[in-house]
Formats: sequence, C-alpha cells, structure tokens
Amino acid sequence: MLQRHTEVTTEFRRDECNPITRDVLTRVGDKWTVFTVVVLGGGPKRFNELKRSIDGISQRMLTLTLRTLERDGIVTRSVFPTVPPRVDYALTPLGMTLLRTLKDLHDWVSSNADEITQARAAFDRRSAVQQPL
Amino acid sequence: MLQRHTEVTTEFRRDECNPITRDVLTRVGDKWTVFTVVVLGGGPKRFNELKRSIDGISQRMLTLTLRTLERDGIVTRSVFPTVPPRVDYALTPLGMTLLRTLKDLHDWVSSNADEITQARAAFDRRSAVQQPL
DNA sequence: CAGAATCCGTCTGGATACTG
DNA sequence: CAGTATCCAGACGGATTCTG
Repeated sequence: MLQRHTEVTTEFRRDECNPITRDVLTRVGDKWTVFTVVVLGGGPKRFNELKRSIDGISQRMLTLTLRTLERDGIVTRSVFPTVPPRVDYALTPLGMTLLRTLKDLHDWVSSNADEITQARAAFDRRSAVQQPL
Repeated sequence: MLQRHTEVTTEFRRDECNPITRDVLTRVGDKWTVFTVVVLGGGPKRFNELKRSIDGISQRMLTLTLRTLERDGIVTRSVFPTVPPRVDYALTPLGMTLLRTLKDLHDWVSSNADEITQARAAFDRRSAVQQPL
C-alpha cells in the first residue's frame, strides 16, 4: 500500500546545500577531477603521465584541473629543477580521503553505465511513440 | 574473446574512462543531481517540495535534472491526474544504490568544505606574494 | 617536459513570461 | 501545482601556437 510516512522524516537540512558546499561539489564532482584523483590514487604522476592516463583530456583542462585541486589542498605539485623540467603531482592526505569517495563514484558509474544506457534507450523509445514527429 | 593485454602495467585501465563512463560521470557528479538524489533519499517528493529543499535551484534546472534522472532510470515520475496536478518523484532501485555513493560524496564535501576554504585562502595568499601587481 | 596564452564555438544555467 | 518556452550572458572546454 501507500506507505505515507509523513515527511517528518529526516528533512534535508538547508545549510547543507549552502553556496560553499555547492561550489565544492561542483568542482569535486567534475568529470576530469574524478578521473584525475582516481588516477593519482595509483601514486604520484608526472604531467604527461596523467595526460596519457586520462583519455580525452586536453592539456588545458588537465592544467586547470590540477591547479584547482592544488588550490583546494587535494593535490601537491612538486617541481624538480632539472632539464628537462619534471613536475610530480600527488594526493595530499585530504586528497586520499576524497579518493575513497570518488573511487566509489567512479566504480558505480563503470558498473552501471550499461544499465543506464539501456534505460536511456527505453526512455527514448517511449518518448518517440508519444511524439511521432 | 577480445582481451587487449597491452599496457597491463598501467594501474588505471583506459577503457574505464571511455566516452560513456565520462558522460554518465558528468551527469551523475553534477551538483544539482547530487542534491536532488540525496533529498529524494529521504523518500518520494513532489516537484515544489524538491524545489524548496534544494537551496538555489531554479525551476528550469530542477526540471532538467529530474528529466535526465528519469531518462537514466534513476528516478521515477508518477503523475496523479488530480486538480491541481500532483507529481511524485522517487528513487528507483538503481537510484537507491547511487544514493549511497552520492551521500558519501555529499558528506565528504560537507565535512571538508571548511578545510578546502582555508586551503584556498592559503594558496591565494602564496600566489599574491609572488605576483605583487 | 610542462606549461602559458589566445581564439572561439558550444553548452550551462538564471530570469522571465506563459500554460493546462 | 507542475511544468514549457524563450532569451541571453557567461562559463566551459577544445585546438592551436609559443616558451623556459
């Protein structure tokens, strides 16, 4: 039957979707951020190593993503004054804790991508019947 | 079976950041998606209930977010032909599994928003010293 | 190698007005 | 109540070129 457990249930607290939370969530949930952090979860990497590991990312986006992550205290940037220059990126302790969460998210997506693709096809089929041109 | 064993050494498998995964991740990690799914984790909600619960979301974005989630098989949309109309949104079983992950992400952000804010301030201070106009 | 800088089309998303 | 439709500024992000 209709279980109408009146909305006395845990009401979502408004102060948990404040501007700061929203902003951080926007960056942290970003697709390139997820890939970057997950890849860095395998250990420190150099710039071009990361670029090769993250399929489809442009140099510009990798730079911007890394810069933002560094600013947010999630990755460190270590420059070795050699020739040619070498720059290592690694997760901070804070980044390590984020890794766990993002790895879960990434795994969920990987595991359910097919089901979602099928759901989309089914939805589009239903819509197509409703609106024949 | 077409198992490509090239570059087995790489910890991160390339086919795990394929276009589909990337696409799903882009949507699922979206800030409004996270808030919407987390709020729906508290039970079915009506359109305006959701709108009131998600601070700062516009009607347009709520509509688009819900439509996408419905298409992806993550939420259901139940229309009650009453006057005035009533539409309930709820998580599907697939949505329930996503909820766990997104709740973690949301909680991580809530817990670490302050630390990140401070990291940003520190980073900006360091940068400011380097570039005095 | 690791980027910075620039150009520029695409997409995002808020505001507003209208509807069944 | 629960949307749809339209407008439009600004952010996103790829491609390309240049540098220490």
